[in-house]
Amino acid sequence: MTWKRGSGPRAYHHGNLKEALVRAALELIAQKGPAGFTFAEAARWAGVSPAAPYRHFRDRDELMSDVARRGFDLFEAALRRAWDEGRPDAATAFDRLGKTYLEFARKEPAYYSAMFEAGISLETNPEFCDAGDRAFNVLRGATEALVATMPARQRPPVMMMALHIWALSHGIASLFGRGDAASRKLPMSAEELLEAGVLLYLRGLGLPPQPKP
Amino acid sequence: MTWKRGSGPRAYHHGNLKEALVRAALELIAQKGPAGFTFAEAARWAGVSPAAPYRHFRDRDELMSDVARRGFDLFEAALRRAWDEGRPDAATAFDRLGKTYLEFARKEPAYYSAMFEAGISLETNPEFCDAGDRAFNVLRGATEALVATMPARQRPPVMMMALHIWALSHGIASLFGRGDAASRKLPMSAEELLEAGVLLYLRGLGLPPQPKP
DNA sequence: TGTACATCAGTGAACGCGCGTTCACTGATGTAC
DNA sequence: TGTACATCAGTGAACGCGCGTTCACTGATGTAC
Repeated sequence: MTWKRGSGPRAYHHGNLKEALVRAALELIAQKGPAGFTFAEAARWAGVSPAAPYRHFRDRDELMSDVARRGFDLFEAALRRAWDEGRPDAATAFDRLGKTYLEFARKEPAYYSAMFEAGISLETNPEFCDAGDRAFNVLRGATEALVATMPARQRPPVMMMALHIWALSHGIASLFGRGDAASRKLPMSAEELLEAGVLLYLRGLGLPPQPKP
Repeated sequence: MTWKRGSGPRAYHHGNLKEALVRAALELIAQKGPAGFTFAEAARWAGVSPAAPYRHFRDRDELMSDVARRGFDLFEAALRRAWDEGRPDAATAFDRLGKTYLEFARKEPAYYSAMFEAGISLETNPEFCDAGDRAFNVLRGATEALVATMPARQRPPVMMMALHIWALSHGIASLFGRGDAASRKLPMSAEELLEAGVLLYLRGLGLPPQPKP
């Protein structure tokens, strides 16, 4: 929390209330799930009166979808960093991408559940929808690069592949990837499970065409 | 709704309030998600006073986890019926299993979200946990039968395989399998996507060892 | 540099609402004899 | 078959609570001159 200036009780103007409300929402979502957060409680967390949030968000839903959109922005950035334009090679970078997917779900469960489990409508929230598409496109682009390493004759449809990888990653993340009491126990780590699954899937597609040195 | 006897205003005793509350909960979950249902509203739906549900459930959470447990029981039965002890052959039955998974998620979204998205703790609800395990065990048994068709040398770990299939199915179901505004659009049906994914995955494992006639 | 004023962000009190929960109660049902 | 009684399931009124939302307001900030 940043006070406008120095110490003591905070100034009349908060200075950064919008960001503080987002952080409060994340904290509350992390504690009680996407349903267990209220506008009033977020205001209390930020140390302002219950009427203050209305200066920044129309209602609870707008705050919620703003959190989810920010989550997708961060997710996209993390995935893009992990992919690193396919360096040093597509297979290595692709594996890193999967690990980063699960890492995000584990380290940012509040963002993750806002993004996927809060039931935010894609139709009425185009910004949220677009942010999600941008994140997916990182995975799609990576898949495209991976497919490009295959002989032209055997290339599978990129979109389908990306959807399979996404669904497997999301399935593992939501069933096993969180540390809470609602996740089932596993005989291996979620990362190992995902890595093995992707490897087998790619092998089914005929990848890698040339084994790495 | 079954009245105790004949028509007219219902008798003082409801006769089947517990079941009526479960149905009301399902209806409300279907309409507004697992968070958007209250004890009071379920009572109103069932046509009884707000105090009546307390005769059957300790609190809202107990009703919720009862719904989720019943969901897993139905899910298990549906999967078992689909598997049909591997008839006529393991591959065919396995494919049917996947379709049934998605069909359940689509036709019973309220049960499905109570089972997987309501955040019910596995530790404090052993009956719910066991019901989930029983459903998973149908998939696990089917995987085992499928693996048994492979030469003994190349058999992959059954548990891992079953977890991969489950995660892929759940991922597809939760990302694309519901008709609501929160699901993303697909260039193909969820069923086709799952079927193709499982086929490629199995091919990566070396299945089918003998192509079907 | 100072002053007047517009704009902005947060206040605090108030409201109606529905929820969860409790309580003593009452009407219906089942059963022992 | 009838009667007395125990048990059970639902009533309805009440409570305190926190939420969402509104309102006229006020204190702080920025800017024109």
